[in-house]
Amino acid sequence: MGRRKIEMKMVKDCSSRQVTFSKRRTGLFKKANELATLCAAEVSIVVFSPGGKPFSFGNPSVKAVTDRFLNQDGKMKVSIPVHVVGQSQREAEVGRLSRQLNTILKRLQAESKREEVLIEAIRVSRRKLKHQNPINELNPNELLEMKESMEELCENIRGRVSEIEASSSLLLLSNIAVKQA
Amino acid sequence: MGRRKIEMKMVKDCSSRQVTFSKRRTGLFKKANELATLCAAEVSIVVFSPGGKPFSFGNPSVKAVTDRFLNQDGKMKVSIPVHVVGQSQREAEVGRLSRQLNTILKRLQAESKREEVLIEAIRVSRRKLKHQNPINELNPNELLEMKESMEELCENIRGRVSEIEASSSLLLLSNIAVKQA
DNA sequence: AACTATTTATAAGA
DNA sequence: TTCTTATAAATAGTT
Repeated sequence: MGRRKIEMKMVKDCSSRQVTFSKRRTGLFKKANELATLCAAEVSIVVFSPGGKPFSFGNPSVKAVTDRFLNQDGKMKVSIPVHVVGQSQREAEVGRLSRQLNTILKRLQAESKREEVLIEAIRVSRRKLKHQNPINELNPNELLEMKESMEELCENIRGRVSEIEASSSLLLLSNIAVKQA
Repeated sequence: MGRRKIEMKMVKDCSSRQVTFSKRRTGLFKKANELATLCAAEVSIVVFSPGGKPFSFGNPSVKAVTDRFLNQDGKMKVSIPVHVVGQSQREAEVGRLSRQLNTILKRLQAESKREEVLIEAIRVSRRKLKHQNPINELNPNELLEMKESMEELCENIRGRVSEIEASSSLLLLSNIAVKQA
């Protein structure tokens, strides 16, 4: 778009690529904002530049979108009674897969609840950090509090790693099961 | 853009809004793809339609983006040049810690944004599962789709594990630094 | 950064 | 929905 049509390949010249990235990122975010404004849609974008720097866009905000999900998820019920649905072998197989998937869904539901608790804990920690005064003005006691906040955050995150690892293993296993079927 | 210039306000007519959303979402994703292709950038987008339906875009994939984070985090350096800010030894130390914590806070903020996007991605996948018909009524093709949804969810979760591991390591390091002070 | 010649996206209409 | 088309907007190359 512009003086010449360009090939849809990576721009080789590093400097040009940076310029293109900057221009197009601006354009992308503008489009995202228009989509959100015109359509009452919620949009969240994260981009990493070729140099690895992160950029993000959110409307109305990433948090608002997330809260919306939270409320919906709170009402979520995934318990589905399993009944055999057919006579043929194929139908039986579908029934077997259905049971597997129901089991996995239940695990997923359980995982979701734990995860939300952890997400909330992280938010709390994050808020504590956010509301601190500019750090350069902290006195030693405040630095100590800061350190404790970070330790708390750290523990929450580490706890989550374990949980997510466990549940992702479960999901992997179930995916393998479905593939085999 | 088109036959007429339009005001940047929410399109009132519900039907037109749906059409506009559909067209512009397509355009936004196309732009995102171009940005990724031309600039070797990594892009992740989540959009909710006015009706609340989730749409997402990722290039090269959410997992790939996350893996890249890991590598970057591996190169992350917490070494901060030390400048003396006061006369006493204690003031100098506080200054040093302040700079460390400022740096870490910036990283934490950046990480938070990324993390929220990933949380959203998980919610999107979760929602896909939620909106499926009762599982017992799925045919084999639908089961295949279901499996793919789960694989996607699995990737999101696994990607997040990596990211959280990296950031928690970083936080651990900084906590150690604070403790020593 | 700013400037345009072009290409691209898209609003309205079919 | 999908296509067409007139026009607005984005942007590649340039200064």
